Amino acid sequence: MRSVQTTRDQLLSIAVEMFAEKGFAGTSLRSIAKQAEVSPALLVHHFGTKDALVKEAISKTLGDWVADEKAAMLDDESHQVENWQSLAAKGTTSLNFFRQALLAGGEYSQRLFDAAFLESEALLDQMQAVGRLKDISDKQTTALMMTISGLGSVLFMSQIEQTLGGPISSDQVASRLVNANQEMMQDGVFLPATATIKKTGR
Amino acid sequence: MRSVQTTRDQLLSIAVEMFAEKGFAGTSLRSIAKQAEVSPALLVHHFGTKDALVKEAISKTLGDWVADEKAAMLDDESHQVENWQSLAAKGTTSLNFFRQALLAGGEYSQRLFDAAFLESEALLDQMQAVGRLKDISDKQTTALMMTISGLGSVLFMSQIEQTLGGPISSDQVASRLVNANQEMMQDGVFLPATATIKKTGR
DNA sequence: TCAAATACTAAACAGTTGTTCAAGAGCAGT
DNA sequence: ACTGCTCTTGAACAACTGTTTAGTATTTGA
Repeated sequence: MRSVQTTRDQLLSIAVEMFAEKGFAGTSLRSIAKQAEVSPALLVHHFGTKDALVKEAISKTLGDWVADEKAAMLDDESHQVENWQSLAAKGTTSLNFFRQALLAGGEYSQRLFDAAFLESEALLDQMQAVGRLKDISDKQTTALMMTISGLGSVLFMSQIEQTLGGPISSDQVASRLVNANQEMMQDGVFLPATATIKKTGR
Repeated sequence: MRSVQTTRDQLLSIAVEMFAEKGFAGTSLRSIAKQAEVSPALLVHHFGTKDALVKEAISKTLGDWVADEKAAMLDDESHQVENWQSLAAKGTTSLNFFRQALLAGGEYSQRLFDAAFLESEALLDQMQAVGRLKDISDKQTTALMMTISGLGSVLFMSQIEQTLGGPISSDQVASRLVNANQEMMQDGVFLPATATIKKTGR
């Protein structure tokens, strides 16, 4: 274990995994060092500070999500910004890390939320552009609610899996979520209060 | 400050406020004691343990929410179970405390989620009973998504306020949320992919 | 009024945390 | 072979955590 870059990278990978599992505050330098069978001082030597290690873990794992230029990238059509569902495809570690970063509070949580919100707004714009957006009265608030639903699904991942009785990555659970979501987004679920009388709508 | 019950109650109130602000793990016994101008040992004397203090703070603030009989109470019509919006009316401390308890993980977080989910299911049943529920294909998953939206709104309270530019309790912000939510729940926001051709829908 | 119980505190303990420091160990270039 | 460099460690530090202990003050009850 003497090649420079390799050791550093291994330490960073282990840190990412443990952060994803236990969160930033819940993971001590000593526990990372122990897992890596290495002295805690080595972590300080390589990363300087726990905060710096956390930041590096974030930018390694969340990449574009927390970049300052996220907004610009959304406008720039040449950039294909990864949406948050694509994170799930990268495996549970990435998703859990995202979750922990969102829960941690502070600057990065805010950036993640902002990025997700911009994405929701972009989706609405896109749907509108192809004529598939209904005549809604408050696009901004609608985008906000979509953001909350999306991020909430990440935060409550384990509860979803428990309630629906299977891993969120399984076809069965995934299709139930997609179908219910589509139903809600296209048709709505409630009838207006006067629905029993007139059915032609308002 | 020598009447027994009063001191204990004051300590508990201060603890609740600080837990609501900084979370359970983020609030030390010493910081509570300092805020109360009291020795840390007094907290141990009155509550025995930090865990016990946390539990007492939870059952004081969240009451029925974390009771074992929540499910039974929902079935029992005589019990008026408070819904989570009613928590907001009790002030920001209660809402923040709820948020922290939900974020803390562990047993109580699960109970809060379960309680909210049961409430969503009950709401769907109720709407169905009065004939205002559309013909949805997966009631359970729909209830799950409503739960996530509701709890997500609590978790992302500060982001909502920042995005909409005002306190969530203000009429302006509240009505935007209510309207957008109603619009989405009644009409949906997206048109089906074939919408530009046939408008009569399926 | 006296004794027992309770409320309360200062000090310390043992554990954990992030970080520092001095000193080896292994390697590269001269 | 020697010099310097990075990698790596064990030990320690200071700050914090929850908790204990021994002791003092105050209230209660007979």
